[in-house]
Amino acid sequence: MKFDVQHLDQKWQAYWKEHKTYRTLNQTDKPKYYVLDMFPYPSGSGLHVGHPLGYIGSDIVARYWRQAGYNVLHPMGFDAFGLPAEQYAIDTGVHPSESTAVNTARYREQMERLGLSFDWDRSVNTSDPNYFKWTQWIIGEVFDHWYDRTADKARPIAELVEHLERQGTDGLDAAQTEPLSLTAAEFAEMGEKQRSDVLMNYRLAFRSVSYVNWCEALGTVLANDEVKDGRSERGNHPVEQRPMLQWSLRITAYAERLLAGLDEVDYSEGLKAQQLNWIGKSTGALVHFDIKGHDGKLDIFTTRPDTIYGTTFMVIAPEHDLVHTLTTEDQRTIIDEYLDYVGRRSELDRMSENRVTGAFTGAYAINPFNKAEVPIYIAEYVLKDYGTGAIMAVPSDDDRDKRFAQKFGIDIVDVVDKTDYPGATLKDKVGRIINSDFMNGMEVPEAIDAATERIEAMGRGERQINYRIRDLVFSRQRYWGEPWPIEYDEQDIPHRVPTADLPVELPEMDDFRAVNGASPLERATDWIQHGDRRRETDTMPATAGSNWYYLRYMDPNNDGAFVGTDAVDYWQDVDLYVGGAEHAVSHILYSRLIHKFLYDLGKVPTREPYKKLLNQGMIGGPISYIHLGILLTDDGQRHPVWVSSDTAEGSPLEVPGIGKGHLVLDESTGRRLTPLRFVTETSVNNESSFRLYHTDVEEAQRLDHQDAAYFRTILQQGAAFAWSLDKEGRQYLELSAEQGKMSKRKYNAVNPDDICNRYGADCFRMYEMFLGPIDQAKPWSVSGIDGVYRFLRRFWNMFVGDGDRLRVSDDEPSREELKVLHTLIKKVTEDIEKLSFNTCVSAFMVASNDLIKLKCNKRAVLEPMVRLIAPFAPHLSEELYRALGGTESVHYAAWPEFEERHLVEDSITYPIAFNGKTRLTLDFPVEASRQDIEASARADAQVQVYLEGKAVRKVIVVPKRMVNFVVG
RNA sequence: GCCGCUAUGGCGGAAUUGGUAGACGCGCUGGAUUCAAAAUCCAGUUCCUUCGGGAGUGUGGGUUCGAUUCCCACUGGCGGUACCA
Repeated sequence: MKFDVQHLDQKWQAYWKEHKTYRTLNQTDKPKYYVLDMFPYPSGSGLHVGHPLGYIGSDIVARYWRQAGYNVLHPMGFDAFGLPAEQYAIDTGVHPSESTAVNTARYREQMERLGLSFDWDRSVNTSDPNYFKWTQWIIGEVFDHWYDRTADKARPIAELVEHLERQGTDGLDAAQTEPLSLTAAEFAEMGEKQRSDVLMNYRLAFRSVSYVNWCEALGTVLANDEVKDGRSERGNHPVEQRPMLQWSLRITAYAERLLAGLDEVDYSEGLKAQQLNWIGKSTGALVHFDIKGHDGKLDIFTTRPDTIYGTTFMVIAPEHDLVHTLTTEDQRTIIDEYLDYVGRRSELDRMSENRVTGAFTGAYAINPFNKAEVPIYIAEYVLKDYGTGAIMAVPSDDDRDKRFAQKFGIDIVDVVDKTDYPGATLKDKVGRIINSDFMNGMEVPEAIDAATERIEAMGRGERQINYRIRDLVFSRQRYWGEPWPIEYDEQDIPHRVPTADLPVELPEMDDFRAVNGASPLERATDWIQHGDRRRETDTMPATAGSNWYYLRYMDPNNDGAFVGTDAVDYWQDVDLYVGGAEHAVSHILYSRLIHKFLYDLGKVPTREPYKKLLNQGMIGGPISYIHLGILLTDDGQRHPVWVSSDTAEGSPLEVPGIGKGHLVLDESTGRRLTPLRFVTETSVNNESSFRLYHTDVEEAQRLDHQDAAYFRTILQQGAAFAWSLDKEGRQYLELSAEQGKMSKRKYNAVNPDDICNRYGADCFRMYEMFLGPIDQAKPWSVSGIDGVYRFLRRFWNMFVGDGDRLRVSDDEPSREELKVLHTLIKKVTEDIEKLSFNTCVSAFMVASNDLIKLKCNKRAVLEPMVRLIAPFAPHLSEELYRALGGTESVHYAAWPEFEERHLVEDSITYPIAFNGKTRLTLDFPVEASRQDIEASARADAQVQVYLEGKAVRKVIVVPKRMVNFVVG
């Protein structure tokens, strides 16, 4: 048997595939363990070395629990609907389903190359009709339910209809779009269409006009998390707010439960904080202000009712319904101008400038407490969608209100005395109330309660809780997504497509462009007309399929339900969920929402989908640049020349083929991206250095792939190279480099296949784990991978001697050898459970180093080591395990058991410190008492040297730990 | 601005409830082997040093016999979020 990693990888990967080694069954008496990876979107650029970090970690965990005797579910699939495939289709004419199939196959190949123990028989693909049939079914269920706040759960729409027929909205506490008040009689008189509109106000999947993030360039609506800094995350196009008729999911109904659920799960504090933030709960009061000369009231939400006496003006959002009613004749021009200005402002303008703007409506509100008349303004800093879209402005106690008041010359009345709280900002809810009648002298929290009670007693409002989270816009005017399972009748009443008619498949099309915000599906007229009904043409966002996929893996081929009851009762929930931190908020939150909805329906047994969450760190790579300068030759000619990054302006240069001159850097010079594959990373004077070698330039001229083609066009921009020579006499240019996220566009993605082909999958797996804690971001660097490779070979050589023959003996292991083994078992077992994989790799190295020193070749020690390393190095361990006589796969071989007795020592080495500084160590028997240790230590000759001429004030002895002499 | 994470040799990183800081690996230095190189093996490698020792875990303070670990204040880096009333 030879240490030939390529051969071992191929041999065992083929074996596992053929024998379906990783197939998981639902019928078993073993306990379950469910390890899930966030499934990838199969992009055209394939996997880079950043992706597998999480996959390897979860694979180790899966293999560990499998060996520990659990029935492990460890599946992988594809989040295959999405914009890039559609954009690619628009650009190239290749149908999204074709490019998706190609990319999916490539991803799977790459994952198989890593030796990941996925059960591919359970793989899912969100764009597969057999899958999205159930995505549509779930959304149909959401459409068919409303949220009963009294029962605190979703209930069928039919039960709402019964309630409305029986008693109207009386006694109804439901999550809703607009507050509605109806009697049973009124409801009874309604026609079908009117009733449908009423129900739409309550449905958990509902259609309404909402302000959405409209992206003109992509021709679609984007979710909040798809927008970054006022531009689309994908493609970086401008985004504006636009009112549109859209389908939404009523996530706000679940806000409180999504918050409460965070206490049940094992997520990092940081992640919980992000979710908390996103939901953004704030407690305050809804207050009605009368409007001078109007019948209507102005409702505002405030978290600081205690400051109501400091209200010197009101602000309503420019989009507020009352703007036109309130505006007086003489202010109309000013208001119209302002509205016009706001309409022209994009989200990006608003955020980047952050200036104080607004306009006076001419109307006045009346403060319910002191009857003061306060002017009503409109201003863009008040948002239509938060609270009531109107505020009472208290410039003395709010930064934005203060800036506004200063700009518009409005009075400021102090109502909170903060002198007792030095350093407190206006945001802190502390201080003593002044100038506020009955609240004077109260501390802020007390005053908030008092004011709220008074407001309620006066019938002027009520206690209210507000959430920052918005309902989830769930419509996309795009092709490559699940069609909404909705059809409209001739009265334009939406109906759910019956389960028997699912899935609603996409029509065949060859032009996927959206025009003027209309879905490309609008052009599929044959498809739209379905009998006497008209199909909905909006599709769902990418998050639709990924919200519930963890359930489908439990029972992927069930065609009678999204998941079978038996399957979900057995698998319950995900024990460990591993994925990138970029999905920490939206994806997790949305799938928690769907899970809670399904829980209300009694379809899943647990309240939360993911018990424990691990966010792997991002792996960055060097982005390197080659520098272009101008060679000004002695004859006055200018030649663009490639130079080292450290070549200074004015340096004399002699370039072969051009001649002598000196370097000029001007605006036409600069740096050009250099594909990482042509860059050599070396270490010079302990500093990392990136070089472009002459041989690599030659290679770039020869090679026939995208990076090389790009690089050739770049290199044509320079006439010649001002090479430097290294120690070996090879020509090179020094490059500059910075760290950045791996991406195809930056030409710095490293393909895991390349590493596996060179070092083997086991080495790649262990090296990625060895880089550091899995949850921390780190730069990719191959320096160090040789160390892991050397370790694996040394490990192998413990088993296999000269002549490639097994050299394991059946002799009794020594005490020392057993101690090494059991130290390792303890460490690896504990660290896998802590998800500390880097320290496991170190522990294997330490144990091997120790055993090699002991010249150990005992089966009783080495065989358990093979079982221990199996999760990390599945190929090599499988080979060794079979060679040692194992008949079934090592990946089902029992996890070695730790025995404390092998770690028991006769004596313990104590550090001896003087005033906390360790000076020497001494050995004492394990059972030595505090007194014995102190006496023997004092008697020690070396100790006496340190104690000479000093008074011992105190001796600290911690048995089994250390001794400290306090001297003075 | 707010929230979260983070800071340890030339580098990646390790260190149990506060108890020998720098495990393990890379790199580097020296040696063995070799015609030579690669590979492999052995030894050394935090810094300073007058070779006695001294300093040292982003900075400044504190608690403690003892602090990388706990507390307070600050600084840098990364991520999230953004006029949220």
